[in-house]
Amino acid sequence: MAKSATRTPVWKSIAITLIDDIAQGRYDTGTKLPAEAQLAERFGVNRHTVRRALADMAEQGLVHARRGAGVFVAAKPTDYPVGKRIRFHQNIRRAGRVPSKKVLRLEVLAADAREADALDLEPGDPVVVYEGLSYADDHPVALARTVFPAERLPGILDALEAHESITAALNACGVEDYTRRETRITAKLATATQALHLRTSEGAPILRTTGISDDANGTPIEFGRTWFAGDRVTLTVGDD
Amino acid sequence: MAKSATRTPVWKSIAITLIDDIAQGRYDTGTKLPAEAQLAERFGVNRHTVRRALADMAEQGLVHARRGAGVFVAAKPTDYPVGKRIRFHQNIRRAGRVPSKKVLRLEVLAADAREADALDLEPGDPVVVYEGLSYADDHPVALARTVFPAERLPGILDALEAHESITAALNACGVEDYTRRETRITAKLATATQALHLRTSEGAPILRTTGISDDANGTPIEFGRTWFAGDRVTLTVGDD
DNA sequence: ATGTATTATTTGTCTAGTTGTATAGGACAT
DNA sequence: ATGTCCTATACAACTAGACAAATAATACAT
Repeated sequence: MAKSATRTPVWKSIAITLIDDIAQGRYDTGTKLPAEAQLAERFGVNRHTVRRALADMAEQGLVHARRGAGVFVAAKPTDYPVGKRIRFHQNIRRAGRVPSKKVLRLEVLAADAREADALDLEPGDPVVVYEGLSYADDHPVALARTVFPAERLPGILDALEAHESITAALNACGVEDYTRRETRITAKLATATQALHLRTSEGAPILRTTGISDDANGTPIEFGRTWFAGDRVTLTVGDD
Repeated sequence: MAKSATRTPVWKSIAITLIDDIAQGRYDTGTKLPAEAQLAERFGVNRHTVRRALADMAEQGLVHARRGAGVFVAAKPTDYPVGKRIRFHQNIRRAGRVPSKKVLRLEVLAADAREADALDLEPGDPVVVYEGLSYADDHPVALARTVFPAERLPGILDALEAHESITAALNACGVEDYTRRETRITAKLATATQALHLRTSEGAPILRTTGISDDANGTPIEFGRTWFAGDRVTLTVGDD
């Protein structure tokens, strides 16, 4: 019976309601919102109207949708220091969060030209490829692909399997210390799979760092690329 | 607003990545790929999405799944030498595969301007048009359209019908040897029918070669165009 | 040593639910 | 007339979980 003066569109009022629900803590970060169909029923509108509201919220970076899975409340931003000594667990803990990791891939493969060049190997030499996801408070922060020279670090495969931290694994292989020789930072757009891992959307801005680490003797022992969700992570350089 | 995902389906990009891994030699022929569950983790998708990618690769003949055992690399992209002496059966056999062919078309027609020019004929002169599919291990490798000068090669029609190999058919017509005068290579996108024959998808990259072969006297005896599935074949030029 | 259960792993198949996209149309304000 | 808002429907793409079937690895009895 409302006169429907069209002051504010229905979708906008739905978005405001949902944003308030999130602000009130009714939906915690990282949790799934009710399905679009359920929200449509709750507000008594068509599903597309709910989608319009969710699209607005997604544009603001408040939520993120995963096809087939649901719509999730986005995570809070994180500061990540980049310097000579990059230690993920330390970095996250310093920010008052709980770090964790997940191994996505751990294989011995043949080095390609770029990897061989960085690690001072011949193309085709065996390298251990490690791909993993880093979490802060169970929210994905970084996607990393790291390559180690297999012959220079005997036992590195087992060590990486056994230890949570890369630092610990390298220690077990006799590398007491290692430092970043150089780190390069560029901006990219998320590919489909990167977006899935980092819980952002394809085409979203991504910070990519490329780095080489040496052991105490200056021998390269690690070549890695890391992708950060650009709108959720701030890289900081300076105090270390 | 970032353009939404689904420009290319996720499963397709996964297939492309895995095909590239195989092409780069990171997964050798005959070896087992990581389990579907592991690949799903690595790419951050559901197992069914990986299965979709693997199904696509299996259709192309690149992998082969054995229930309970795993998914195995069936074939590496084929190296196909391009040079003075192009012999399909030899080329495939040299790669350790079993060659076979299928005739799609075999007719006597009047030469068009381009064919006449290439074969040093007059437009309208009779030519034998041969269109066929070439297989390696029962997987399509190349789609070819070859034109022969009918009057210069009496009996070529019957010979092509009788013999599997073009070389054998030409031998039967008194051509003991023939060499490529020139080969031109370009990249195209697969049309629907080409994709169907080569068991790839429409719009996939296609290598097209155009060539003229001469007999020992330097007389042109064959004008042909061949289409290769770009992601399954590597043309090599050089040692011959 | 050899054969045999047993267990774990892996692919195949099925059902159900969710988001993404495309199309079509009605109501309404400017 | 034109554009915005909303409804309605259908299908594609992806997730999620469960179970069956085939295989491989392991332990164990003989």
